[in-house]
Amino acid sequence: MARSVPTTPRKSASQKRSQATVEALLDATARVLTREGYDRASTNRIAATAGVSVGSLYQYFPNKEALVAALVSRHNREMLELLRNALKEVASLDLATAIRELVRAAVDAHLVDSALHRIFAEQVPRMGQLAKIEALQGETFLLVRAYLEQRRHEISVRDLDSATSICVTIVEALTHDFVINKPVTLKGDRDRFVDEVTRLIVGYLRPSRAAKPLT
Amino acid sequence: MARSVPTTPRKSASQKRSQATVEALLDATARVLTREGYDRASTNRIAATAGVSVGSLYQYFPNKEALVAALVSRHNREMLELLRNALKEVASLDLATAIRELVRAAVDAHLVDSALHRIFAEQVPRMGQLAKIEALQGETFLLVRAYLEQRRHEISVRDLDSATSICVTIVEALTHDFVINKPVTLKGDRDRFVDEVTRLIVGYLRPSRAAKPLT
Amino acid sequence: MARSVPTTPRKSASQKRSQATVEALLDATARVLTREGYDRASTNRIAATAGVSVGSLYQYFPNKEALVAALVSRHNREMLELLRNALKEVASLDLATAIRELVRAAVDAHLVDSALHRIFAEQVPRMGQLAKIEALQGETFLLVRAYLEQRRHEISVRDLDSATSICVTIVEALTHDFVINKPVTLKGDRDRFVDEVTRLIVGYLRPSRAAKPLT
Amino acid sequence: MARSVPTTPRKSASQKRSQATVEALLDATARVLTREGYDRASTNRIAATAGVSVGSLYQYFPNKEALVAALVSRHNREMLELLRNALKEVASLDLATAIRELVRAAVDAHLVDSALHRIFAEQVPRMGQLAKIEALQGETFLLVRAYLEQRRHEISVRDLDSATSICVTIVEALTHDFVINKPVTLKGDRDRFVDEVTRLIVGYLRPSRAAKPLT
DNA sequence: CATGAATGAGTCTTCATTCAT
DNA sequence: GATGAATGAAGACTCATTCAT
Repeated sequence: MARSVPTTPRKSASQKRSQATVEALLDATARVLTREGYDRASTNRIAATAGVSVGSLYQYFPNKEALVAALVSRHNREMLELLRNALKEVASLDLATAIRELVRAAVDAHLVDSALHRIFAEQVPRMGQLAKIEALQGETFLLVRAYLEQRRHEISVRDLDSATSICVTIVEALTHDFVINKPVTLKGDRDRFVDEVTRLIVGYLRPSRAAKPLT
Repeated sequence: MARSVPTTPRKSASQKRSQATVEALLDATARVLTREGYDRASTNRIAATAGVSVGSLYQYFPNKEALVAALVSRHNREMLELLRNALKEVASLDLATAIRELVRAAVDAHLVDSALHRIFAEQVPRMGQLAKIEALQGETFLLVRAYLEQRRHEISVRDLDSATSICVTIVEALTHDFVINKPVTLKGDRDRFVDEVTRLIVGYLRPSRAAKPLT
Repeated sequence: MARSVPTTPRKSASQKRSQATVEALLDATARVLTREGYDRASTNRIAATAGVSVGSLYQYFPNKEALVAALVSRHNREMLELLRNALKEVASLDLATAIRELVRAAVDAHLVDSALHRIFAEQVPRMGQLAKIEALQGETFLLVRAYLEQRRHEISVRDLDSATSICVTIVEALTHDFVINKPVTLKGDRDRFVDEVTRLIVGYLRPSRAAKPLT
Repeated sequence: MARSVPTTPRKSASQKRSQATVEALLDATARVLTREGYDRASTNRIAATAGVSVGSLYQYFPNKEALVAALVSRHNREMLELLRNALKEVASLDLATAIRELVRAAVDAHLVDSALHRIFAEQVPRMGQLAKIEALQGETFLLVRAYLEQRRHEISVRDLDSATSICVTIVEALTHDFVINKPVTLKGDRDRFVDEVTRLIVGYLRPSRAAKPLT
C-alpha cells in the first residue's frame, strides 16, 4: 500500500493529522454528550463541535454507535489504568489497608470525568457493540480476582468468584452513587465514605469467627 | 389519581372506559418498550399496540415522556408494594432472618418484570424520569430506614442514615445484577445469592466486636 | 378495527383523502421523473411537487423504490389495458390484419406517456422489487401467447412459446425505438412503420412455403 | 487516444505508467459496476479497487461521468471489433449463411462481458452517456447498412435505411434478451436461437413473392 | 371524545470533488 | 505527479405532535 518515496515525515504528518481528528472527535463527543445528553448528541453536532465536517467523522467511525463505543473504550481505559496502578501500589499491604486504598482509587476513577461517566451509566443504550461498557466490568473483575487470589490466606469466603463479583458490583454502585448523587448522608465526606465501604468489604471478605449465628 | 366517589353511574362508566384505555396504553408501552427498546418505541407504535389511535393516546398523556413516566410510576408502585408486604411479615423476626427475607423480596421485586426494569434502568433516565426513579429510591430509603430504626438495638453502626443508604444501594445493585446479568458465578442459584447478600448485610450492620485491628 | 359509529361518509371521506394523496404522489413522481430524471428525483422533491409532506409520502410508501414501483405498475396497467382492448377487437380478423392492429395498439400504448416510458426503460434500476417492470413483459407474453394459440392454424412456426417471446420482444423494441428515437428513416411516418413491422411479424409467423433454402 | 511515436524512452516510460493506471481504473470501474451496481459505484471505491488514490483518478478523468464514458467506449470498441471481423469473414457468403454468422457474432459480442453490458443497458443512460451508446448504434448501423448495400441484389425490401434500422434493433433486442434474461423458452439453446433469428431476418429481407395479400 | 392523515424538523449517512502535503 | 484527509451539500427516512373530520 505504501508507494515509493513516502518520506516518513509525510506519512507521519498525515497520521498525526488523522489522529488529531480522531482525538478531536472523541473530545467533542464527550463534550456534547455531557452538555446535551445522549439523545441530543447528533453526529452533525459532534462534528461541528469538533470543528470537523460530518464526512470526516464517518471517515473514522462507521456510525454513531461506534463513535460512542470508542469514547467509552477510552474512558474505560483511563479508569482501568487507575485501578492497575492502585493494585501495584497496594501489593504488599495487608488486606484492610489495601482495600481502603483500592476504594479510594475507585472514587478517583469515578472522578476522572464523572459527568461523562454518569451519561454512560444512565443514557447510553446497552445494545450492540456498546456491550463494551460491560467489558470494563470484565477487566475489572479479572484484576480484582487476581489480587484477591494472591491474598487468599487473608480471606475466608469460599467462592472467590462470587466474592469478587460482589465486591466489584458493590464498590461500583456505592462509588457511583457517592460521586454522582452525593448522598445526603455522606455529602462530600470522602474519608467517611471510604471508611464505611472499607469496613463493609473487609467485613465481608474476612468475617471474624465471632460472627454470630444467623438463625 | 383516581377520582374518589364517582357520583353518577354514567360518569363512572365513562371513567371506567377511560381507565381501561389508560391501562391498555400502559401495557402497550411496557410491551413495546421491552420488545423494541426505548429508541424504537414510538407513540404511534404504542397506540397501535394498544389498539387505540394516536389521538387517543394524546388525550390521556400530554406527551411521550408523561406516558413513560406513568408506566414507571406503576412499576415502582408494584415493586414498593412487595417491599411493604415483606416488611410487615418480617417485623417480628430477628435481624438476620429478616434481612434474608427482605433480600428475597428484593429479588422478587426485580422479577416482577425484569425486562421492563432493565429498560428503565438502562434507557429511561435519558428523559426527565430520573425524578420518578429517585422517588422509588427515596421511598425505599424511608421504609428501610424506619425498619432499621426499629431494630436499632441489633445494629451497631453509628450513622443509621448512611447505613440505610448503603444497604439500599447494595441490595439494589446486587439484585439487579443477579436478575439482569445472571452473573456466571451464581447463575441462577438464588438461594446461594440470598445467603451471600444476607451475610454481607448482616456483617455490615452487626459487626462482631471480634472484627479486629485493620492493621 | 372499525370502532363504533364510524358513519360511512367519515370513513369514505378519509379514504378519499388518502387515495387523493396517493394519486397526487404518483402523479408527482411521474412529473419529477420525466422532468428531472431518476437520479434527481428525491423523495423530498416528489413530496413537495405533490404538495404533500415527506411524512405523508412515507405513510403510503415504505421507500423510494416502492413509490416508483407503484408508478410503474400503474403505467403498466394502462398499457396492458390498451393491449387487452386491441386483442378483443381483433379476435375475429385474419392474422395479418389483426397483427397490423396490434402493432398499432403497441404504438398507442407507447404513446400513453412516452416520456415516462422512456425513463422507465432507461433509468430505473432493474433491481429489487422493480423487477415489476418485467412483470409487464410477463403479462404481455401470456396475452399474446393466448391469442396466437387461438390462431394456431394460421401460424406455421413450431414452438409457439419461442415465437411469442420473439414477437413480443421485437414489437416492444421497435415500437420503443420508433416512439422514443423517431429513427431518421421513418421519422414520424407511423403508417409505414406499422406496415413494415406487420410484414416482419407476419412473415415470421406465416412463412410462405416458397421461402427458399437457407443453405 | 494513444499518442503516436513516443520519442524519448523516458517519456514513453511514464506514458506507459499512465496508460497502465488508466487501464487499471477502467478495469476497476467495470468490476465495481458489475459487482455493486451503478449507484454504489463511488469514485473512492473504484480508486481503491484499482489500487490507486482518488486523487490519481481525478488526474486522468475530470469526473465520474468521464470515467464511465471511457469504459463504455472501450466496451463498444470491443463489441464493434467483433462485428467488423464477422463482416469480413462473411463477405463472400450468400445472404442467409451470412446473416446466420452475423447473428452468431452478435451473441458473441453480448457475451464479451454480459454483466457489464447489462449495467450499461439498464443503468448508465442515467448519465449523459446516451451519446456513447447511440454512437455504438450509429456505427453498427453504418457497418450493417454498408453490408446490405453490397448484397442489395439479394434483398427485396425497398427502403434499405429502414430495413437496416429494423434489423439492427431487432438483433440487438433479441440477443440482449437471450443473453441477459435467458428466456425460458430458449434457455441456453444457442443454436436454436440463432436459427430462429436468422429465419426472422432473412424472411424479412428476402420475402418470397409467395407472401400473399395481407388483406 | 375518537380517529388517523398530515406535518416537517431533524437524524444518520454517502459521495463527488478538492487540495495541502 | 501521487496521496488520502477533508469537505459539505444532499438524500432517505423517522417520529412526536396536531387537527380536521
